Amino acid sequence: MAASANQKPDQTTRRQKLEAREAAILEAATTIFVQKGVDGSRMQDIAAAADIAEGTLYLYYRNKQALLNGVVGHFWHQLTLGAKAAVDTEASAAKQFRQLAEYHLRSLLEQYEVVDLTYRARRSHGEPEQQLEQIREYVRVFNSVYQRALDRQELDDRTPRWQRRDVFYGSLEHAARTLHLRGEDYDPGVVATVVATIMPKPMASALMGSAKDRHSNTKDLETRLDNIERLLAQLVENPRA
Amino acid sequence: MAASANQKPDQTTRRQKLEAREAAILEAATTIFVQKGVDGSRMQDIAAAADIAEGTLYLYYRNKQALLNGVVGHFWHQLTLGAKAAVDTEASAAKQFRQLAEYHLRSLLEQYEVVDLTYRARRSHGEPEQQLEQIREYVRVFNSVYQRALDRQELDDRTPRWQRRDVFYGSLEHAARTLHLRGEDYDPGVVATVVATIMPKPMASALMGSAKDRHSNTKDLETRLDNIERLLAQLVENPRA
DNA sequence: CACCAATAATGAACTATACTCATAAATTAT
DNA sequence: ATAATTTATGAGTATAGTTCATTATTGGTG
Repeated sequence: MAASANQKPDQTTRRQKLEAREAAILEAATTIFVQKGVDGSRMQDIAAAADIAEGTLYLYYRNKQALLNGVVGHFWHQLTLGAKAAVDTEASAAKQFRQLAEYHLRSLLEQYEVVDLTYRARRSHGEPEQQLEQIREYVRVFNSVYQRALDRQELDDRTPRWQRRDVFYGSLEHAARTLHLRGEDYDPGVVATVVATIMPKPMASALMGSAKDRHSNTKDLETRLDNIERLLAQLVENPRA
Repeated sequence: MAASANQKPDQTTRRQKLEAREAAILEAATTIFVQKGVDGSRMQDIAAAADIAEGTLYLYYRNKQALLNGVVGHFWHQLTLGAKAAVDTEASAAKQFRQLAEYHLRSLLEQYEVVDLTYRARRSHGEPEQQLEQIREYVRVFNSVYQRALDRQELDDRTPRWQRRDVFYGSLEHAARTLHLRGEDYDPGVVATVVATIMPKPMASALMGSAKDRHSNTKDLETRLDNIERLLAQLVENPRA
């Protein structure tokens, strides 16, 4: 056929064909891995599900472990896109954290089996335990929310960032496990707890205004009482902010 | 009965021999698994390390997965013993949590590779994801500290126990991973952060406490305002956890 | 259009290893 | 001492990951 003459109407250039195949492999592998677990999945079956020969798999992924890494990496990459979309960079820091936490917890619950594959992918073999690049990419979403919060002084920096990050992700991860084990759904209370934990001072610092200058005079105390009254009014009028 | 005329001097009754063998197997398997990873460990090698024939392994553990479960289960059982010893049931709730957190984090760091095997043991094959009994046993240590704290009213019950538990273990687990990845040692700051997170109580109790003695000087008023502000901030931020 | 070089796909063959099982050894009971 | 039962053995089997010689497809070129 006159290959160079024109692009075929059914867009099957070499490049596109390869990409389509890769996507098919990833999809098939994800399905099978989730269904039967890593050990229960045979390369044979994955190849069949992707409609290719067994040997072809190895042109795309060096071995089973690499395929698993591909599946997990792809998952976290997609998660990153979703997370970025879920966070409103204009909103308050607390709200951004809430959005991220909600998205994260929901995703963990909805795709629990895929997340579970992550543990299996983490340690390739004897290698010095390297994280998947896509997971680091995902964590960067948290980092930028955090940075914005710092820049806008909506968050104090008394606790190191990595500690707050570990609390954030660790708590949500465990919560997802608990909820999943109990067969329960998404729980907004968890998000509230975690966000409150991450940002213990946002209101306090905003409220106290100048916690630094600690000379107490009557004027200061009055100002602070005013603030409290405003907050109380806010709570009474709008219990569910 | 009749055979039990005397215990043989070199304590090798049938029972003891079997138990010694089982211990040897567990120890050998732990070493090899940690050294080479689950997939890199051959039953052959484990048997050799335990000084038995390959077939004998299968008299003690149905298959490789069961052996892994045995290794991991034994580890968590030992951890439970250590945790119970590390907690002083007479101390304050905060101190008990601190002791438990410190012990937990230290153990995770010191035996990181064994802990890592846990992820591999969790899901046996297609079974509905059952936790290891020994892990549930371990968690009971937390539960009893928690219960004592409630009984003595050193902890409010506004946040469900399981959420606090997930924050506790989840945060420590992630922190251990972070510290391990960075090649760093035990960090007391993490324990402080996590315990402070678990017990946000001090301000509330301080509030109640100060309500009793009502001599008004500026200092007291200031303290009380601090407490009120923080409580309000929590309320506004987290209306109904 | 025909030919060629390069790339991609195939599946039978190879290999490694978890697991089995017929046989043997050790232990206990009679 | 002998039988019965339990425990140990390791060569053999089956299964599944990986390789590779062979074949097919693709894209360019005279």
